[in-house]
Amino acid sequence: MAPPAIAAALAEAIAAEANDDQGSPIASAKAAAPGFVNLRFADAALEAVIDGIRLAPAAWGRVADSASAGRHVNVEFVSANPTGPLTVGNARGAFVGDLLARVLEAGGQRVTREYYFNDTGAQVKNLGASILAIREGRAIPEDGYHGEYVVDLATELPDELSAPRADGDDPEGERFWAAGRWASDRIRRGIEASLEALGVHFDAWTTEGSLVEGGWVDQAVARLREGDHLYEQDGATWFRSTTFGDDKDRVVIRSNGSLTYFAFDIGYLVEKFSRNFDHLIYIWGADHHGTVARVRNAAEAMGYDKAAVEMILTGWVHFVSGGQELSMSKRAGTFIALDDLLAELGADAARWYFASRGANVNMDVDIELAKRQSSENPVYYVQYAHARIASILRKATDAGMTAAPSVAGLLAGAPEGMLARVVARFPEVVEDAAAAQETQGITAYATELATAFHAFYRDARVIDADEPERSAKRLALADATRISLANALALLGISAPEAM
RNA sequence: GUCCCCGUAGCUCAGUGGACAGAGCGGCUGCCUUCUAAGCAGCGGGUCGCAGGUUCGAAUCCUGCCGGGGACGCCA
Repeated sequence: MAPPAIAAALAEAIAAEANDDQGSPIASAKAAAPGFVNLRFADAALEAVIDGIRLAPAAWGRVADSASAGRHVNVEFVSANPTGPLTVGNARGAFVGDLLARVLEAGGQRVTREYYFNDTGAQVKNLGASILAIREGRAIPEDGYHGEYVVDLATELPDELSAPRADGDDPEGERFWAAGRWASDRIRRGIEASLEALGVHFDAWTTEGSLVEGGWVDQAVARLREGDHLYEQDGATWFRSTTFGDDKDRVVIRSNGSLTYFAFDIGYLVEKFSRNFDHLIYIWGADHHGTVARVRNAAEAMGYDKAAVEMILTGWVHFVSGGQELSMSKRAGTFIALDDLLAELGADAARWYFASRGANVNMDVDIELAKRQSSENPVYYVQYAHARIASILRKATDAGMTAAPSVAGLLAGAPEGMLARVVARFPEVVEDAAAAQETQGITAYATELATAFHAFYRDARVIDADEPERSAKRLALADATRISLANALALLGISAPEAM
């Protein structure tokens, strides 16, 4: 049967059933070329949805019965090394991770937001060496840290950490390590403060040091050895990643006995699973794609469900200023601090910017243009619609009017019916977003809802003393719209102002 | 050389099997004596990188090519 014929048959059957059932939510079903069936909801069904929003505002837009509902997910993101403040380059990871966590929660999942601090890496020692060099008036090593913040750290370094050892000896750069640990601890507190300012809260902070001290790396290595997934070659210990489809095998323990970054990855894997997560998500930069396979392979080799280990790679953000490419090197000190940009842009505008774009696409951001255009950000369009409704509701209250408990009979009119149909779609939008683990649908919907309200505002007067009954119902519809806008913005971590 | 991501309006990006491909910004034209003009209405703007293929139907799936970015270490 050709699509138009199938559509016609379906439409006929649905229409017949709707006619038989008095309480059917479907008012009509019509076939349309080249094979669509257009359903029209009954006004009564739509009215019930709108009334329900105001009865349980907090629940509106939360989906509890999706396929993944109830899952406990660990989302690890940012995890920038504590060797300098967060840069604008870290902004994407921070927002993408936080937005993902929010959308998963809206879909009924439990989320732990986690940050991994590499506090024992060579870069910490390197940072310490740079600080001591400045303190002692020596030149900073070429591959050391050159940013202004390093000078500040050198100034603030406690005397006992800068003093040479009495015996003049410094086994394995112990002084560098001590200064580096002090500095990274201080930087870490700054990073935590920056993230709080973005509205990004973490539930767990894990350090590289704790993975060794807790025996997690040893445990991971033991598990791989038991499964015969390790072998010795050239004095190093290798993981047979190729068994699971990788390009090459990977070193776990170097010939000098030290652990590779990969060793910490697999130790962390065991540690995370020991906390009974159903699913692990890593937000990594696109440059880490090469490490995806080995970590997932190791999970499989250790007996975990490979599908439970998921990496989301964020695309590159290419920053330019006045046509000039900006490099973001912490070591060279040529970065733009995240705090500085946010102070000018505002967290709401920045959040919207990243929420409305896919995580994996590359983007060009002109810093000067972004600053100049921040007031043109679409986020204000949506916030304005919310503030406008809030203003109307205040004005109604002042005039002694209250919203009706039900919008019954109101939605047959064009301005009301068109707005209500957009409002009613919100849960479906959230469900799609949670399933796709993306937020672009939310921003697109919020914009559409704001547009629908502005059209309603133009065509229908809400506060009208001459028609108190219809006015009360329009207030109810406006309030339901306000709740939808507020919940959509909250889902994105964006404020919903009462006035603008 | 191998692998991954991207290529859609002047710009920044949505849309990943269905109806004439959308939004914001920018450009042009109108609209404030009535609930917020951070708004509304309208105009202009497209070989969906290119070429094949699959399908009743492709921006969307497959193959090849072109262009941009990234990864291929006993670095992190």
